[in-house]
Amino acid sequence: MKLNTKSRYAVMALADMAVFSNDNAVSLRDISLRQGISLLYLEQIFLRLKKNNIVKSVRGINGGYILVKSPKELKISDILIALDQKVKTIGCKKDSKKSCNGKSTKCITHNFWDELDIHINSFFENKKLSDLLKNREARI
Amino acid sequence: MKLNTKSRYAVMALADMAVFSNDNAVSLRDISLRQGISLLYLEQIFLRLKKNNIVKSVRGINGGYILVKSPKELKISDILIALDQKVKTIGCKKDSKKSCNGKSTKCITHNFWDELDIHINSFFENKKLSDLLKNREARI
DNA sequence: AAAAACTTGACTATTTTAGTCGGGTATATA
DNA sequence: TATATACCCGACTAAAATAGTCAAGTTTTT
Repeated sequence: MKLNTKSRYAVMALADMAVFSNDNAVSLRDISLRQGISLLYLEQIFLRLKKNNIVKSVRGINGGYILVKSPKELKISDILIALDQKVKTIGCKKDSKKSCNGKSTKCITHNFWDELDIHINSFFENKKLSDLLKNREARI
Repeated sequence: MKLNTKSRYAVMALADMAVFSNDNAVSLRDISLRQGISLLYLEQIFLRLKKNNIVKSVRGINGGYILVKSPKELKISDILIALDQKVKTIGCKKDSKKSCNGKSTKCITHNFWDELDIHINSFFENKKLSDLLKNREARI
């Protein structure tokens, strides 16, 4: 049970932006160098972040990306949704007819997975990007 | 971000046992039929559950498996650990020298993933198998 | 003896992941 | 206005993980 690297790198890259942008656009090249993430991979990630309105881009020399919301307002769940489609952890298929493991009725563990889902999602809902920056031992 | 089917089926199968064993061994064949899980796959799953002392087996006719602990005492985390090695969600590699994404220092998001890990694990730690059975709309 | 049920390791098709590649387009600045 | 920098974007791919199956047992009850 783990998050994929796209989501992980996205959070890392946006945290980097929050720290290093001084109201300037931050280039992927700089993020790549600081965080040790492939530039080509970052491009793919930021494409989706842009489409989902998490960042906006500035083209040309001295271009880069800018956070649309302030770190205080940007929920981690927004980031994950942008990359992952959804944060849904598991749970039974929502087919038209069959719901759980091919049965027409809810399976024995159905409610449990729903609870898990809520538990995890509320964590991401309640965390803001700015929360990641607090109390960090300054480095990078 | 999702749980694998082995873990999911394990929880489902053990919940089934908790419901249907009346102090008797429950055969994988019966679980397979009731829960719609492949018998061959269940065998593989129960092998691990047995090795990890979650269930014990009774051979021969009318044989099957028996829960080692009562559902009230069996933590969901025990089940997941038996199948998954660990419930660790993400987090940075714990190499000897490099810790986070190839850097020698903790990465900017390191503490966040640790928190997430604790959040999720505490959910599984605090849930018992018996909790899944409460309030369920009786069916299966 | 025979049937039910557990035991175990090996194997495999499919899907997902974690990227790379190639060929763009826009824009600031020298 | 040339050019370097940086975003844009779809297509591709190697490797790993997943979700199983298969074969060939052994044990125990009736």
